[in-house]
Amino acid sequence: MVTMSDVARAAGVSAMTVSNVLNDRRAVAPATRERVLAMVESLGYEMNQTARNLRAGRTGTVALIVPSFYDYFSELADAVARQVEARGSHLVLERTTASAEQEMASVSVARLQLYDGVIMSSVGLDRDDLDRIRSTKPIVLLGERDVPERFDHVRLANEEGARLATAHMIERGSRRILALGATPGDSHEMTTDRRVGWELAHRDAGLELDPRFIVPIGDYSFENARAALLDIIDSGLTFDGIFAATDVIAIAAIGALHERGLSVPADVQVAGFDDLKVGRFLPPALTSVDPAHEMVASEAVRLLHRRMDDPAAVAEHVSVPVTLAVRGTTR
Amino acid sequence: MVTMSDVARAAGVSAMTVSNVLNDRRAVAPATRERVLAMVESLGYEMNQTARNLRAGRTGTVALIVPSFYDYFSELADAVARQVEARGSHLVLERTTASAEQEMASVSVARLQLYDGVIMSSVGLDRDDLDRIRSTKPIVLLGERDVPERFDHVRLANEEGARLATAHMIERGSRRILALGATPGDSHEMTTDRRVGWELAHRDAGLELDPRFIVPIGDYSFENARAALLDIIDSGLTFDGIFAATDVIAIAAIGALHERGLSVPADVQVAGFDDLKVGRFLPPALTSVDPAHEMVASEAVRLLHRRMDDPAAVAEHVSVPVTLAVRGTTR
DNA sequence: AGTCCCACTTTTATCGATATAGTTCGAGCA
DNA sequence: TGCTCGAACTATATCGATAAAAGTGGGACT
Repeated sequence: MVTMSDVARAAGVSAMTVSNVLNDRRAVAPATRERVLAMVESLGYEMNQTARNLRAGRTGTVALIVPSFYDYFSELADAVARQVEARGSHLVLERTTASAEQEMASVSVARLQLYDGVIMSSVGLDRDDLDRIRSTKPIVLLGERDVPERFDHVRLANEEGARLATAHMIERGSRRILALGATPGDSHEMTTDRRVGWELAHRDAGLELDPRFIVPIGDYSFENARAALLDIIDSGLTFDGIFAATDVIAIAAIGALHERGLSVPADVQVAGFDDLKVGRFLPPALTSVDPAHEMVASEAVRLLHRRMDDPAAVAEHVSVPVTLAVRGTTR
Repeated sequence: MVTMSDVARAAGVSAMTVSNVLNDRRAVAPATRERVLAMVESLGYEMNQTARNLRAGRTGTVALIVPSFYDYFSELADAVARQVEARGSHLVLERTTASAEQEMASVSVARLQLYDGVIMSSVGLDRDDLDRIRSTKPIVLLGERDVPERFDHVRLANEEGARLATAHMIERGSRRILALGATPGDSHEMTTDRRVGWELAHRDAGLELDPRFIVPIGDYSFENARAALLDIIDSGLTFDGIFAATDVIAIAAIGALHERGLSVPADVQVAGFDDLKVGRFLPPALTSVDPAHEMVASEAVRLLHRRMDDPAAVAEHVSVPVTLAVRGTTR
């Protein structure tokens, strides 16, 4: 491994001069500069970023930690990357491993030290996991969880989004609307918040709530969503609308409806949540709640920088408004 | 910022002892260990990973560098993450920024020094970009580009995949098959390799080739694919099959066909490439070439470790076989 | 000639953790 | 008593780059 000192020796100067050349600092005589650059080239020198980061006390890198690389998260990551780069840092994406929770809390939290700051999706972590995070690193949490007060936090207006989507289907004539992928109970998860919005829309319209219409789905996967809806259909429960907790669930649901000969939106209206790119190109295009990636990203990055500047700042909790994108799966 | 020396001082031991405690090394008296751990806790000490990495000469991290976080790449990243973790390292995902090519080659290559190894998708980089990479870091290139000999390289059997998909549609009765998203000419890109497979299938079947059936698409986006196909339809060119260079293009194409009242697969059969998860849940499910993520990932990681063990090893170029997943968009 | 200044360059110390080579001390044994 | 041995712990040097401070030598100015 060639070091800066090797280059310096070869060029007959000090390491500091090499450093100055490579960083365009101070005045270096043109002849010296060229000699150094020639040696850099011929020795194939590459600067050790780790050493530089140690000395500088920062890495210029922000990490976004997500439960998976798919769907909602890939679209969000794209927006976050743009925001982070706009502030002159780099973004790297990490996936929370499926490993044991203890490992997550120890190994993973140690790794946070590699970054200037961390934006972490709280989906998939329970409150204990979050409480266990004892880091002085600037951390911003994303997601719908009820998170410890001490963290900066950006969440979506999940209730409102779900209410908008459900109210829209009610207005367009649906009376028996499934909450597919929602969860009963009163924890503060994404899927319960969205269920509450579904309930609100019903109350506002003076409609009855039927608990059988709340259909939880284990892991939000296409597979499970499809299976769950097929079960519902085959059970004989009738419905004329589906509010899906995510677009993945909505897409799987549309597939399942087709398998059973039901048409969208004539027999059943469908609205999703996440406004995935792919949804806009399906026939018919998917009505969905736009989760305002750009604003989530910019708020997250703003909070992160605020905390990087002032580690003692009082934690801020932001809720980002959402809108409904009406398309072809609703009438 | 609390350092190891601070902890050592507080516990009345040397920094080395703290290090030994935290790493479970050598013998440390139980009483001492507890005293140290107590101080770690009460001072809120967190180890500086950068310093540790500098000293250790490695980071335990592998980077996967991709042009975007979407679709094919997110599914691939998932497979690569599993393989990397199976070997005891961590994976981080980076996106090649849309910044000027010069910046890409300088800034980005400097960042490679942060990792023990790098797996980089060559899509979006031209041969000059690749030639400019002068790094002694272990690098494995992914993708269909004709890459410089000196790099380890994993690619897909693009021709064969395209041939399989096209031959399948010919066998099922299509005679006028668009190559949507393919490119004419003879460069070695993903989209030209796939076009060659499309041609091969025609030759094998003794069918004519019509250059008007090759429809390039600028950026492989849903938007452009949809627009391109609508143009074709409206131009009056008739066809009864579409081989799409990617599933994104295939999905956009199906949408465009519906917009024009054409049905799939009755009027037009469609086959894609990438076997995206979402394609399996569309009605009808998308016939697509399975790009063997698991094998691409395991080969890439194998080559990477081989090079990490022996930096002087002769570069290896691997082509991973693909299979066709036949579903509902073909007859 | 003497002094000062300035462009250019080097020396030294440092970031924080850790490998290596000690040092200390007491138990065990002849 | 004297010696060995090993467990427990420490001092020092080092990873590679860089900030800060200190030099060097020549030209300009009086």
